[in-house]
Amino acid sequence: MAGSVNKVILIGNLGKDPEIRTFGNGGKVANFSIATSESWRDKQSGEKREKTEWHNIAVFGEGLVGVIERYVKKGSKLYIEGKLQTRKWQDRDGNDKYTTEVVLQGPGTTLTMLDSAGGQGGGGRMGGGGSQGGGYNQDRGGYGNMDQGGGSRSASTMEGPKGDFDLDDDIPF
Amino acid sequence: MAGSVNKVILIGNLGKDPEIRTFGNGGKVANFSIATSESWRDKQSGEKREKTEWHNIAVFGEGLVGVIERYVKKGSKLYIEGKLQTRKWQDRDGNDKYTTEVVLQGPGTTLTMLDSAGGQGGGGRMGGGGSQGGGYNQDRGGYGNMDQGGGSRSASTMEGPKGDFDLDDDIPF
Amino acid sequence: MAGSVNKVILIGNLGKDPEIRTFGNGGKVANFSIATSESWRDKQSGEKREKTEWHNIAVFGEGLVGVIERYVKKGSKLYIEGKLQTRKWQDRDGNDKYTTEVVLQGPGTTLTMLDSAGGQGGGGRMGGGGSQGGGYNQDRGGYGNMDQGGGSRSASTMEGPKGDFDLDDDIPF
Amino acid sequence: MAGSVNKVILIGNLGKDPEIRTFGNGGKVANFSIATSESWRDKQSGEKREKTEWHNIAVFGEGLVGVIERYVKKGSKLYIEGKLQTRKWQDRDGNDKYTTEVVLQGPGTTLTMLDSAGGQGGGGRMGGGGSQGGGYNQDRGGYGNMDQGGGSRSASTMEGPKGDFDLDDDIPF
DNA sequence: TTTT
DNA sequence: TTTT
Repeated sequence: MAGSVNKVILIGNLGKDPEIRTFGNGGKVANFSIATSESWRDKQSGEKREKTEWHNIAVFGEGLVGVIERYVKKGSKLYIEGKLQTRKWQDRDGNDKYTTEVVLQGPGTTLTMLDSAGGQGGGGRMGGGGSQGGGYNQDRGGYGNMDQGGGSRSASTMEGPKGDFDLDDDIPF
Repeated sequence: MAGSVNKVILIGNLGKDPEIRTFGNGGKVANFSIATSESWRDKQSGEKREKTEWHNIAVFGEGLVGVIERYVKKGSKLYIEGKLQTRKWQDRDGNDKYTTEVVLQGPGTTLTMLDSAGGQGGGGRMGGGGSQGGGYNQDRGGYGNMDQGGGSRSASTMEGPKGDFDLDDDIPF
Repeated sequence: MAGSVNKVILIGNLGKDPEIRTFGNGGKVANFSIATSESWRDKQSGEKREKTEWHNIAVFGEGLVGVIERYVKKGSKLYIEGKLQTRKWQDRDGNDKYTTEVVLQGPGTTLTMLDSAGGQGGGGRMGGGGSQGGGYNQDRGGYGNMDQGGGSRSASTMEGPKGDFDLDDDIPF
Repeated sequence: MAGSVNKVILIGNLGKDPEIRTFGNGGKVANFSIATSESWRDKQSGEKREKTEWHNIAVFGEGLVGVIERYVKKGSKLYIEGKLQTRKWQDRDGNDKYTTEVVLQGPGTTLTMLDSAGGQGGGGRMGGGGSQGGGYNQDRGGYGNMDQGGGSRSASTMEGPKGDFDLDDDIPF
């Protein structure tokens, strides 16, 4: 459908170190979750309340994943611009499960580090497009041992050495 | 946590008419899903591919829900600005299930109708704050027959007659 | 026009301390500018280039301005969600001048502090609505000595003691 | 500065047909303005008020400009994701002037057509990066007859025939 | 200058 | 599981 927009903007901190996985074709994913929270004053009781929300993030592509591998860790504060995606998988008993993630892959998706402290700086933006994950319907809610989307050049095509933003190269520190 | 942001921006069309439910306290929810899609050209095959994503939307509060009741239907194109929320519920077998939704409730959440044709117009923005849903852990993934969050005035407090944007009133048609 | 959106999202640092002004009616504005920058690699030369952009921010309303007065200063890093507005004014020679600003006033506008260091914390969101600035066409590009928009209660109505987010009160520190 | 974000999201209609210009190097710009408006109820008088804001848009790059040339015209409704930029120029009397525009150039900038009627569809996203405008300080507030930023390949590199989103090609109508 |  |  032309004329649609799917955008998620989050600022929050990682609860744990990211997990990095490599596909058969050399592509990479980084998975982690970040917390956002909001607070408000309850109308009835007048008490302050707070609620924390955890978001699952999946980042594809060597470049951005490389940045994450090196600079993002438990506690890091990130600005994330991705898209909402739900994927279906089966648990070991064959039950259908659905996981909704914020995916950084392809145009219009970004990640910026917001820590002012030591390991800060960095950031990167996905290259011009690249193969989409298509369908990764695997067990246990993970991305299994599948090839990611297309063939062996997909990830590197996305933000390889000819990319406009040579992520591995452009990180200013 | 101060310093976090949780924002989802979607433009898409409804797959079906919205479902409206009323809570014991008089509050209302509208539930519906909207589709976004993206297309790209596959690197290997050179073929065009397209993928549609469905997003579950939950809108709380009389005012906005009133707008939806009257003007939003299957096929309507909407601009939505909400927040990501995952809630846990149990199916009839007692299994834990998780549903991630785009929630419109409280400040910074909006809905705008983008159809230029007939039933168009409208739009509205959530009032200044209001009670948060807190926890609505019910069966079957629905919002059941619970009170929503706080007490009996929560929904109407959110955007009631004293609200700055009297939604029921300000819709310019 | 129903069906329009005007939203600016910025993350950047203040170049100088904010300037706070009070209107005749007791309303307040905070003015400051924040820098964003982007870097890229030049296609021809292969050199890295960087460009910094300065954005003029105007925040209206006692609550948010109070937060700024107390916690925001030169160097602070902010997340800002506002709207684009251009106002016309005359310089001392009577020439028409135009200034485009990112305005935080009314629904859907927010400010969050992103500094992890000392003077951090805070944040706030504009209340449910409130009078709009309407027209403040004054000399020297400033907001002069005019009343802001409506009458004497406009600013306080916007996020006064009855507001859902009593900003002066809810800042968690 | 790493860690900054500069993003503008607009939905509105064009007041006039776009103006397309070609640079010496073959690059192209499309300039047009779109209106957004907001309405609110005045606190004092209780009257409805409305205010329209006009935004200057500048789109660089053959691909997107080609889409605009063919499908965007007076009255079209667009979703735009760009960045805020202010440029300085001199009028014929040598006076400094500043123009703030929403620029679509490089990663993270997009345009989607939202008209449901006849000439609808389309959309496109800027490629991976590309030369930045750098400085185009010319008279009359226009982009004059300068080369745009880099050399003759900048625009086509940005979203040329090898681009992931072959804009000229992918428009589904 | 648009649109509703 | 983070952060304040």
